[in-house]
Amino acid sequence: MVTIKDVARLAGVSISTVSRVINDSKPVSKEVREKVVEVIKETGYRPNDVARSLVTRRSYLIGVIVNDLSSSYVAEMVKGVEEIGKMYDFDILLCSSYYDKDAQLKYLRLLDRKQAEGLILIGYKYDKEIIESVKELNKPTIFFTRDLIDDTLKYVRIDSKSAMYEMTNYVIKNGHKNLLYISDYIDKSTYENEKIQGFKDAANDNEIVKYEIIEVEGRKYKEGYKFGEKLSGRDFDYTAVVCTNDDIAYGIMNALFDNDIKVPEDVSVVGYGGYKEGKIIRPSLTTISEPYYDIGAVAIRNLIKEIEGEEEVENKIDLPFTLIKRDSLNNIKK
Amino acid sequence: MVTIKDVARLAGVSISTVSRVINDSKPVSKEVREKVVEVIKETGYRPNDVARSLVTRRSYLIGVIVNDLSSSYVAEMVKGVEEIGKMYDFDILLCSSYYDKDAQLKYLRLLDRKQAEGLILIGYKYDKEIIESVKELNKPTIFFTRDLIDDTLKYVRIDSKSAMYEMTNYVIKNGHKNLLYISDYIDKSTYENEKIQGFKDAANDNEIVKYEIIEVEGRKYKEGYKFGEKLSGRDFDYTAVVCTNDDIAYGIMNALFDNDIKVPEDVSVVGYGGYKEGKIIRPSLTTISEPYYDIGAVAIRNLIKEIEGEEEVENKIDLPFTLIKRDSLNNIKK
DNA sequence: TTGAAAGCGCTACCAA
DNA sequence: TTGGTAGCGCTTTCAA
Repeated sequence: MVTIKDVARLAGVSISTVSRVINDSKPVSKEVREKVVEVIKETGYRPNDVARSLVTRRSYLIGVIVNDLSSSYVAEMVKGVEEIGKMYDFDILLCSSYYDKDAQLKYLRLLDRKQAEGLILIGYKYDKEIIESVKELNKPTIFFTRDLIDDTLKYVRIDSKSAMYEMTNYVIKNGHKNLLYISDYIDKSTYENEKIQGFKDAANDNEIVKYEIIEVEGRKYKEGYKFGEKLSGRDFDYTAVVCTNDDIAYGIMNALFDNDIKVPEDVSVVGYGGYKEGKIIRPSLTTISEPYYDIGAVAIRNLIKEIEGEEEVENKIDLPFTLIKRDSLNNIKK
Repeated sequence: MVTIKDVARLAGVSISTVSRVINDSKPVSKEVREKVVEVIKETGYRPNDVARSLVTRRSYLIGVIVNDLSSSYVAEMVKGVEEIGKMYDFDILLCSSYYDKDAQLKYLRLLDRKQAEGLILIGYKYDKEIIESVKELNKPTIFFTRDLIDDTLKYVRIDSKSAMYEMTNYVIKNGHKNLLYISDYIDKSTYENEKIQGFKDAANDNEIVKYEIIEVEGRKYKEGYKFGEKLSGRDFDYTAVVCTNDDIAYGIMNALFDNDIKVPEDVSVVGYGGYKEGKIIRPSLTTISEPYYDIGAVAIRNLIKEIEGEEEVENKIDLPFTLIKRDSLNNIKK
C-alpha cells in the first residue's frame, strides 16, 4: 500500500505539498504539482479516507436504519437516499433491524462509533427508548415512520389525512354509498389515526354515505387475504372496500377472486401506498401513491443541509401524494 | 466528545489500560477495570472506530455495488448480505450505479479509499474495464451477474441450465408439445445461453415437442407486455410460453388478459426468477425460484471467510433452485 | 510557495 | 498488571 509519504519521497517534496495537490487546498507551483501528479499516477496512490476522516473529523457517512429492505417501498426510499446522498459525496451505511428494538439500539451505537454524520430512520414505529438514544447521540436525524410521537424530532411525511380524504371522496363520487374501511391498527399510530379521520371526514361530509371500520390483525398480504376469505363467506352490502395499505388490498382482492367474487363488478377495492405491484395485478389497483423515492431524496437532502449547517431546516416536511385511478374501482352511479 | 484520554485521566490510569478494558485484550486488575468501566458509563464514552481502523488497518466495511435497488430481487440479495454481514460485525456500504459504468468505476475507487475490506458486485453484466479495475484493487470480491466472462473471478450463481431444463421438462410433462421460449438477449450473456440450452435440451429430449425461440428487446414488464399484445393479435398454436424471467411473464400474462386470452386455459405461461409478485398475480405464476436472500448470504459469508483468511474459498458457488408449481400452467394431457 | 511538525484517537509494543 | 510511547496516514498550522 502506497501512502502520502511514499509519494512525497518519490517526488522529492514534503508530504504537506502532496496533501496540497491532492486536495487543491493551497497554491502549488506548476512544476512541483506536475511532478507530484506524475508520481501519483505511476504509483497508483489513493488517499486513505480513514486517516483523512480522523483529522478532518468528517466521515461523510450517513447511517440508514430500516426494518426490512425487502418491502418494496423501503427499498425505493433507500434508493432515493443513496442516489441523492452520492450527489453530495455522502455514503450510506445500511442497517436492517428487522423490527427488533435491540438491533436498532445496537445499530445506533454502531453508527455513532463509525462517526456517521447523520441518521435516517425508516420504520413503522419507534420505541421511546430508541427515541431517547437518538436524542442522546445528538446527531442530525430524520425519521420516516407511521407514528409521530415526539414533536421535537424531524420527520418527512405525507399528509395522509388529506390523502385518505381525497381517496374516499373519489370513491363516493363514483357512486358508492356503503363503504368498508380496513384498518391495521386502530388508535395505535398517528398515521393510521389520520387516515381514519380523513376517511370519516369524507364519509360524514356526505350524508347518505354509510360506513364501517374493521380492524385486521396485521398489515400484510396474508392478513388481507384472510379477511377477504371471511368477507367472501358472508353476505355483505358494501360496494367499496377502502384499505389502509396496498398489501391488504391485494390480499382481499385475491381472496375475493379465488372465491368467485368479481372486483370491481361485485365490489370495488382501493388501496393506499402505490406499491409497484398495483399496476401488475388485475384489476389494476386504484390507490394513493406515496412518493417513496422522493421521501428518501428529500430526507437526505435536508439531512445534509443540517450537517453542513447551511440553514435552518424544517422539522416537518410534507410531501405530495397522488391519487392513481385504475381499474379496481367501479363507477356505479346511475 | 469524550476520548480515551479523558477516560484515562478521569480514572487515573493510562490510556493503555483503558484500551485494554475496552477491548478486553490484556488482563486488567479487577479494581482498575471497575473504575474504568465506571468512568466510561459516567462519561458515555464511545470508542472512535475511525481512529481504531487507522491503527488496526481493519475497517469491517464491505462495499456493495448494485444497479438498481428497486428490483425486488436485488433488495432481497442486499438484505441477505446485510444481515449475515452484521452477524460477523461487518457493515455494508451501499452504492447504486443505475447501470452506469462510470458510476461503477467511481464507486470502486470510493470503496477503495474508504478501506472497504471486500466487494460484492450485483449486476446484469460487467464491462471489461470494470473487471480490470476490480482486479487492480486486489480485494476479495464476489460477483453475482448474468454474464460470467472471466474464469478467475469469484461468482455465486444458480445452475440456470438445469433449472430451465427442469422447468421445460415439467411443462412438457403437463402435455405441452408446442412451446415458445421468450429470451431477452440471445447469445449475449452466459446465463441466458445456459437457460436456452436447458430449454432446448429438454425439448430435444422429447421428439414430439416443437419449439420456437423469440427475442424481445429488454427484460422488463413493459417489453413482456408489448410482446404479449403482439402475440394476442395473431393466431398462434403454442400451448405454453416459457419466459426467461418473471417480469416478462407478468407482462405477457397481463397483455393476454387484457386481450381476453385466458391464462392458463388458452395458453400457459411460466416464468423464471421467483419474484415476490408471482404469488400475488392471478393466475399465480409457475416459475423457478432463485434463492436471492441466500445468494446474498452465501456471497458475504464466503467473502468474510476470504477476508479472514480462514480457508480456501470456492471460486464458483452453485446454489439450489426450486420449481414452484402454481396456476399459470395448465395440464393439457388427455 | 514550501517544509517541519503537531496532532486527530486509538492500538500495541516494550519496559518496568 | 501497568504506563510510556511510537506510529497508523493524513491535514493544517506556523515559520521560513
